[in-house]
Amino acid sequence: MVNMRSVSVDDATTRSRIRDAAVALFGRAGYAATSIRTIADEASVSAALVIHHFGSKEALRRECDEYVVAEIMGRKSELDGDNRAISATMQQWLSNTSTYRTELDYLARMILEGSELGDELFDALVAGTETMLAEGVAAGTMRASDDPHMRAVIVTTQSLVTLVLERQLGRAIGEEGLTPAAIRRMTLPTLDLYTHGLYADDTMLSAAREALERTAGPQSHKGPGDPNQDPDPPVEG
Amino acid sequence: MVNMRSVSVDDATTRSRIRDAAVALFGRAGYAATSIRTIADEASVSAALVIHHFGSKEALRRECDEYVVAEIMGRKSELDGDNRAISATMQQWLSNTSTYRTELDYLARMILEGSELGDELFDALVAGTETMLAEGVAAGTMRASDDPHMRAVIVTTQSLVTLVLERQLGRAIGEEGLTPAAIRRMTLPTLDLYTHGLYADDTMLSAAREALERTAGPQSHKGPGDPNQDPDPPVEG
DNA sequence: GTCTATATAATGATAGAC
DNA sequence: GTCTATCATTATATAGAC
Repeated sequence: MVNMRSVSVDDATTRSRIRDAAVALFGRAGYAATSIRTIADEASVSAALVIHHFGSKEALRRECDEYVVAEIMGRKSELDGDNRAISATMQQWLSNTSTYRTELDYLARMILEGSELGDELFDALVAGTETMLAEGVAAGTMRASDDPHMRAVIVTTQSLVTLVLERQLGRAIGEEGLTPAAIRRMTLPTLDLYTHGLYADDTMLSAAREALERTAGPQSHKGPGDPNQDPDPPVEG
Repeated sequence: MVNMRSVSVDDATTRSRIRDAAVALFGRAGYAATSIRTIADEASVSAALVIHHFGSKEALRRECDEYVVAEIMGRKSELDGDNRAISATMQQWLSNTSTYRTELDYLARMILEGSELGDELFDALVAGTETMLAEGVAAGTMRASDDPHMRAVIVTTQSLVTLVLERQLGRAIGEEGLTPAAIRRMTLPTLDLYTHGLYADDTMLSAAREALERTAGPQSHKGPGDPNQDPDPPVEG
């Protein structure tokens, strides 16, 4: 299997060079902030050639989406089958940020900017996570949950935070983004959180459970004047 | 005190209407994807007037940044003093997403797009979180940590994920973004995670600790050919 | 303060030569 | 396939009337 990277032999056409440049630039600066001319320069071609090959900027973006998704799928099936494969590849990419930086940046943009494929990818990641959590519960290595789907969503998003907040995360610990050193520093505290939790006892959890049961019982009356105070979110921001 | 919202009486000038429109649009679509004309239309003025009042699009952005930050600070001090106040306001905003949707959207953009003030705000949130965690530990309601700062960074980013991945989070549970219902559904699983953790025992944590000690001992040799496999990140994506 | 009109630059996209 | 030249549109920003 070994490392199916972008630049394989028959993939070094001009067309793919343009696509690679687009992936890199869209990932770094976002779609709206990246112009076709910038992409053309990065690929050392004319702007007209970019259009000639892809038709439009939007079509180029779609093709970049498809390419990166195909890469994370290992070029196997569509975005549907075995979602554990996606989660596994994602895990591998996150363990090797220096190699997969471009792809990871692009994925973050895809999920943030809400392209169609980005949404599908996110759902696939949640599904893969949910499967892996269920297996962990079955194997006895993970705790059961009252709401397995929601827990999978939360775990997935909290994994993705390392991608989408990469810059802040790095800055906060004096690194430039998601460097190996930054990941190293994060590993133990994160695992500790996922192993022992944050709270010393069940006080907060029980209080929240009670509060929810109170408002869920009388079916939270939403009168006018916006009195709908949502339940407290856990911890603060 | 009560609800210091944007539209107080002496704040209903044309200038502030433009600023409010800019905050709303920048927050919804991002800076690059929002044009001055769109802002002008939203505020029912000419594009020239926007420039007349603010000088440039970039200056307008800065003023929006400052305005939203001032709002979350309760218009008190600069971004430095009591960081618990910021975290507390943030908590209140997150408990009332319908009221503070605009501000929350803008904050997410600020932190994501990495404006100068966005970075400062993020740091302040981390500091506020770190203080609150330390107090929790002192009070015995929270577990101690080997790396309090890193834990604060992680908890902060994981709180912010509800903001920056609001769309995906909502979609995944059949809501439109961060609705009260979505928050309600998230509350218990999140608190459960923060109370009991995810793993059934210390196996993963111990394994990671050992692995880190192994590579940290011989000082992870980074030879050529990119063999730098980072440590496994916790859980998957 | 607010507008219309306009300057100037950049954008996405096309035409046509080679 | 690839380029130069160019178009049409939109962008930010300015000038000047009211």
